[in-house]
Amino acid sequence: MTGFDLSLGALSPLGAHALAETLDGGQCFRWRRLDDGCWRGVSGTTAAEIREVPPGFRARLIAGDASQLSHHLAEDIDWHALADRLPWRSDAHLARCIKAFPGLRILRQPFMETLLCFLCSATKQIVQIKQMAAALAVQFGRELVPGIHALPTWDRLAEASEERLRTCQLGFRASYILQVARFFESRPAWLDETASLPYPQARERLMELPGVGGKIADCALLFGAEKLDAFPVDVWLLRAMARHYGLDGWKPAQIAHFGRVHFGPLAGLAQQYLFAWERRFGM
DNA sequence: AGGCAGGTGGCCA
DNA sequence: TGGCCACCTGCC
Repeated sequence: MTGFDLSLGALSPLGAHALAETLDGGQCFRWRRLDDGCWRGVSGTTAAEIREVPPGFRARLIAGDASQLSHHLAEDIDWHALADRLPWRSDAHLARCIKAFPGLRILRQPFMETLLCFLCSATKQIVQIKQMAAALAVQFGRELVPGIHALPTWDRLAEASEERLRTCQLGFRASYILQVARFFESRPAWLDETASLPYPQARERLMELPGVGGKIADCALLFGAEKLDAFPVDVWLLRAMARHYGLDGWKPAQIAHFGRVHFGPLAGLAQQYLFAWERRFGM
């Protein structure tokens, strides 16, 4: 075991709120806070812990290598500069969200994992989605070090029975996951091809999969394929847009369109800020 | 204790 | 197209 020898936030300093929202705000489901206040997480075959060491944060590897961890945490991107490109100068609410979560970022996650987790997400709360992901990892994923498992590959899931999948508390989502896994068996390059398309085409294509509608497609693309122009709209965003933008009664598809137009090519980052605000202060 | 949750698909007019 | 409803299950 190494010590906490990796310094985080060199390029883009993180606030504690922003880190918590990034790791536990619903863009990923594989980080959790330990009793001692550290964060522990897994992405792909990399596992690590993050600890606050004022004035910043430090990480230690549990499995995998430092460059993978740094890639996952998107340490190479200047998130303050990206946030500065959002239209906050003419949008007082957005300005206040950015101020509240300095350094908030979009993690880079393996596309296949993002899709799997968001297939689990339909009408579930974050806690429960995390439980499903953890169960899938323990039952079907590779053990990286004792007690810490990666999420399973789609190949592995394709061999599973629906009955066994349902033991991961998936409910009706199990059959979607199995159908998708079996589809990927016959089309191994399909997911990579999809990730390489521009956002609008990638979205259309993802929505061909059973269990994937506009919201899940947008989440998978924003969080798993670096499509920062994707603008996922869930109940939190509906609430945020009704409350702060006067868009009461608008339907999700209309809000999504408004968001992409109003916030522009980094709409997904704006969405993350609005989401974080709504969760923290919106009740 | 039971309603409800970060949706989607299928069925109706 | 647009509106409803079933689908599983466990958390608040």
